[in-house]
Amino acid sequence: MGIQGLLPLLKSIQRPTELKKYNGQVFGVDAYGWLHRGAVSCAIELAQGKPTRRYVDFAMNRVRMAKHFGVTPYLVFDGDFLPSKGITEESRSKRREASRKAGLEFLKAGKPSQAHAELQKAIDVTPEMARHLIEELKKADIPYVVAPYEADAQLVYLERHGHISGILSEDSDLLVFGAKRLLTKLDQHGQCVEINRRDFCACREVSLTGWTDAQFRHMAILSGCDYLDSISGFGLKTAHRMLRKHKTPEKVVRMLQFDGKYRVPADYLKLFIQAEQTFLYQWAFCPKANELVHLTPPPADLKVEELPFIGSFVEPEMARKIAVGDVNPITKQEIILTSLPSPRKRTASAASRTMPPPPPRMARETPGKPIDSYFKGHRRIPLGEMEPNCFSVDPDRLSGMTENGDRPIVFPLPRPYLDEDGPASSAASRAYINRAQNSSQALRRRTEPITNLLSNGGRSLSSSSRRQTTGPNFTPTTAPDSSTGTNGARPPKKARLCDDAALEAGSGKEKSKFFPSKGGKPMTDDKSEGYLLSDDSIEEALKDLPDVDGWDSASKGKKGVTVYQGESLQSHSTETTKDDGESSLDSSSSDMATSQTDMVIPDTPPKNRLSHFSYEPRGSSNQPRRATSTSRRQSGASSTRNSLIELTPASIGTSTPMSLFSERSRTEATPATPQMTPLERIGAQAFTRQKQPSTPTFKAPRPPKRSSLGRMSIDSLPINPAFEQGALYEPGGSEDLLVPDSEDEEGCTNSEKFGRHGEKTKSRKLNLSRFLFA
DNA sequence: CTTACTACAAGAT
DNA sequence: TTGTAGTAAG
Repeated sequence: MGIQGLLPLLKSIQRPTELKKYNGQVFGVDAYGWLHRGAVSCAIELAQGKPTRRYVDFAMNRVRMAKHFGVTPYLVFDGDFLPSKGITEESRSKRREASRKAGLEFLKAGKPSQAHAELQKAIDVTPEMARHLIEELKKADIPYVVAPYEADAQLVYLERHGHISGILSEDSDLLVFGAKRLLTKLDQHGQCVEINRRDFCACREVSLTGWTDAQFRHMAILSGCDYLDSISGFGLKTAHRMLRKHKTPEKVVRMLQFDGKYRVPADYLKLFIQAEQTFLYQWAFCPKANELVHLTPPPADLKVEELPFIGSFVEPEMARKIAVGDVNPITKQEIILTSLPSPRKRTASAASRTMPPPPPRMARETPGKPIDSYFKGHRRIPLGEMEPNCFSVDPDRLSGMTENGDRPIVFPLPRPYLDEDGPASSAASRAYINRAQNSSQALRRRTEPITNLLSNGGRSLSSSSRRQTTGPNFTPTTAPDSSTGTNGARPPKKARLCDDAALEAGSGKEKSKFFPSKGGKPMTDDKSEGYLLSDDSIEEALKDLPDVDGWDSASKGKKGVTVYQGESLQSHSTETTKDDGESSLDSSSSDMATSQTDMVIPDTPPKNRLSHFSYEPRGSSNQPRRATSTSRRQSGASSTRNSLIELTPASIGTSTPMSLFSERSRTEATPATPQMTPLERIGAQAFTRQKQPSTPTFKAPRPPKRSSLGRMSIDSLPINPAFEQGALYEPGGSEDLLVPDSEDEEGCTNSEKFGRHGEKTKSRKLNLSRFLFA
């Protein structure tokens, strides 16, 4: 199953999104996923050999969902097994058979739930099942193709050649194949997570700055993948480290074998190379040429014939038949369609095809939804089949949720490359609803929704017009192109975004965090931030408090910033092998920041010298470094503290004890911000991000009551792609890796921060005052 | 001795 | 998918 731990490793660059943001685009879909999930819903029937088409219905529901959101799914089916996977597949099928038997036993024993659980493991997605789905796809004019071998390679090929603009799949292998944009974790509401190759440089878990696709691939393969068994005890992190140190996998392998810490097979290097070649040169079907091609053209001096493990060539004629689904890709025999239960006259498919394009934005009206979808749920069906209902509910859900507080709303940061996101993206992204909620939700819930709705509504209406799928006469080979063309047609609103951004920027509120949001949801449970969110004991909180003062005073000094710089640098060096480029960059940005720090620092209430009363157990002067040298946890705490500091003054007002914290910021006022040039701003942002976790964003807008919070955050959202881009792509972008303190701030979305900090603030506030006045 | 990473197991959806 | 245990390294 893909690469173990790869997704967690990339957690920080996973951005929550919604399918509707990709309105007008064609997305490759790993059909296996949908088929399999559909099959789960009818695992018993399948195991018993009873005819069922429930899995087809499930998959088609997903298709309709995609179309509903204006996304054209381009389904890609798996083909033959690669020789590399032969053994694996064999053992799998044995296991499946065992599960099937066990499951049927349970069934006989009258334990349906256990039977189902067991039978789920027995599910095998066969070419015949795929064929049944294909029949539906044909009816619905949905593009599809059966890959000669692995769908992964085929998908990446399609993406690479512009047939699709992204890939929808749960398989992390796609990233190793070289997928540029991967959507995962798609749920029935159309919410999903985007992983973009371009964000790799911003990965916090591990520094991928400057890493090439090849290096990334090496890391993944070394840690163990489908084509190469993992070395026990050797995972992604170690692979990453080793690669960083030794650069080439050859050297890494040599080192591994040299110091026998790990049990490495003698021919491991050979196997590694084969695995990589499989990733690189695997066969795919080119819809244009109508024949097999290599995912990546092999170098001239490489004899493909000597790479049996990448699959064998298939004659174009046969390949084409396989691609359209006429021939079983494994047996190469024509697939005889067995009749399935009644297609259940669903005018639905026809209806969905012809129906007017649903408003891309919010499904406030559900005309497009097949009527029978409403009834589906009434059958005793697995939840999966009830999806259609979810679409229509979406709008309601959105408003309901946000207002009720079930779900938190997060504001994902705009991506530098918003280009493809299209117009709706900015608003949509802000409206993103985060499922995983931490305790802070209640605070912002109330306010945000309204704004969201407003912004959404206005925009959505306009864009609803365009939705189109491939022509009726679609054939696998032709469809892709036509649909691709569709993509480009989307109305460009980029300019508008820029304008907005500029305006906002000009407002003087420097809200933009220019780091890619770690999506609220993922973030919330992100381990690395656990210390921020966790309900740390009061003692702990208290323990950290003293530092606040220290920090404060330190920063008070004209060079508060400098302190942080030192810190960042320090962590830098500690971070083992840091690239020179990064280091230099870091320092340069720091310099820049130094001069502009004041601009970034927000206004704060008049200084309140209460700070003198505060307890300062530790020397108040050297705190920043302390954080670095100490454990991660501490640093995290400090960052929280920092943000707290900034937040509180504004919200509480000058009278509160908390205002003592504002002293520092007050000193270095804000006036400059508005006048900054974009360039300056970038620099300042970068700098701020690093040294000063909390951005002015919150402070200014933040009212005493939470009521207007949401709104503020929205307004303050950074939207200028240009700025963001510059900053993000800067190699320094990933510098943050090195600065623990900045982590949460950078990664967080505004709302997230709000929520979190708000919550945290509260507790801390209490502690603090208690502490101060005790 | 402490931290980090893997690997393993159990809960949740 | 998250939490825990074992193990290795600093």
